[in-house]
Amino acid sequence: MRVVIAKCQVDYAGRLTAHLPLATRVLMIKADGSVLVHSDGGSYKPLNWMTPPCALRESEPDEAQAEAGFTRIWTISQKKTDDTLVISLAEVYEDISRELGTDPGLIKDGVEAHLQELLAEHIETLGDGFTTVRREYMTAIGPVDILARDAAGASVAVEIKRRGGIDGVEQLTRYLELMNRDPALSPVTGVFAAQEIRPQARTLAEDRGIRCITLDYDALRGMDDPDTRLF
Amino acid sequence: MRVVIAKCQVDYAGRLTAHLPLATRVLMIKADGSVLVHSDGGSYKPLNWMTPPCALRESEPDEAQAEAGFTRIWTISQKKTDDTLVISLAEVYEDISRELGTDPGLIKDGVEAHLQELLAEHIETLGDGFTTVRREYMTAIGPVDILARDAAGASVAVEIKRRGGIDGVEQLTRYLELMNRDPALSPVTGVFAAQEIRPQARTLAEDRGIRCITLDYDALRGMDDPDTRLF
DNA sequence: GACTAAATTTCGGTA
DNA sequence: TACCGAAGTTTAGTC
Repeated sequence: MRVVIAKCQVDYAGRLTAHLPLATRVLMIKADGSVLVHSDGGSYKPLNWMTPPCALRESEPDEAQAEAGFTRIWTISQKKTDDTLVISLAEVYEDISRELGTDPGLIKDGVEAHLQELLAEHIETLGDGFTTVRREYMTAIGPVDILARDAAGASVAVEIKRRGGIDGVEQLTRYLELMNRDPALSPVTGVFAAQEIRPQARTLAEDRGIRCITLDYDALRGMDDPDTRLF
Repeated sequence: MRVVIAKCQVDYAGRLTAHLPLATRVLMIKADGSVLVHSDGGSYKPLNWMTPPCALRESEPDEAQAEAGFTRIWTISQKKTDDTLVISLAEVYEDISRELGTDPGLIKDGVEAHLQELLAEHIETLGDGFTTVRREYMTAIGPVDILARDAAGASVAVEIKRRGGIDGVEQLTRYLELMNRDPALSPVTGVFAAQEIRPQARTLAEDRGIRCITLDYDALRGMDDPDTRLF
């Protein structure tokens, strides 16, 4: 890992063309040769970058570049595509290097998979008498998040999202269409469950006879033993 | 901007729960208080982070933390949500700070908007006698990329994507369904245009009577004046 | 390897 | 400001 703070200009040519005028920025060069150009704002996304596998070549500026005040030129080339990132350095304020070693990696808990698990356990949230048949019920076009039955024994397909958008409704619609062709399951009704459902998605869903449920993650989790899920 | 290289442990609690075991990493603290935790691999996405607006509080370790070998504790809190990121520092190898100033920002060229512009200008690519009616033709459920007419004067809705997947076909299908209810436009046929169309998306589109066109960005650009689009 | 769906997505535009 | 869709999306999982 090498971190450089420098006044620089950046030019990218590849899937698109992009240009960054001369300014002071942070340049991060990772062990695999990938490069990140960060400014002092925005969120985690760099202003510009090069994804591995790639190679960095450091060279002297040509006459015109030296004239323009550049002291070093970095050319980063992608090995598979022919994307290139050219960083023209005018002034280097910091330049530090350190061996970091491989990272043990991130441990996550609480994403969609967990939400699905919780709802499957507490499917009565959808209504009295509801029972879970299977999570990740496989169909020809992909897995339905939860297949349940209502109090009357009719099939219910549940699609779970953290944020419910139109695409999620489309996804559930495709499943319902297919499952309703299966005499063993038909009639199948749909439930669109999400922590947050966007208005247009709700409108589309209800227009198609799909019920919308807003999930309260903390409430669902609260039904669990409180001493689980600690590191 | 402050950059720290340190052996640390990271814990995040907020929209999800995440944990990073003790290892050497790069910590970037931006002027707005946001924090990025990077390892020496992966691509541009940090292992963990906190988005602005947020505040960093540096404190002494308590007895148990000191026992575990931690020398400093950073607590970063989101100001709107109650997300928190706790970085426990065991050993600090580098700690540099520098004023960067506001960045002039990125100049882009060559994304979907440009592809749309080029195709609208050279709509005859779709067939002899085609004419462009409007770009971003507004419907009740959103804008259609290009509304055109074929040689016979019939309406054609064009959806443009860089990479054509199933969701793009669904999007165009929704527009077609709606537009075909309008007597002033009906019948409307669909064209799915992309630089790359995935086989399953092509199958779905053609099954629905939507024509698929693969766009050649360079060829379309070549029809333009060659001396445009330079910085 | 190809493809689908999720993401602590982020980012930009528009109503 | 909320919402919707694109992104050099990236990433993870499945077929």
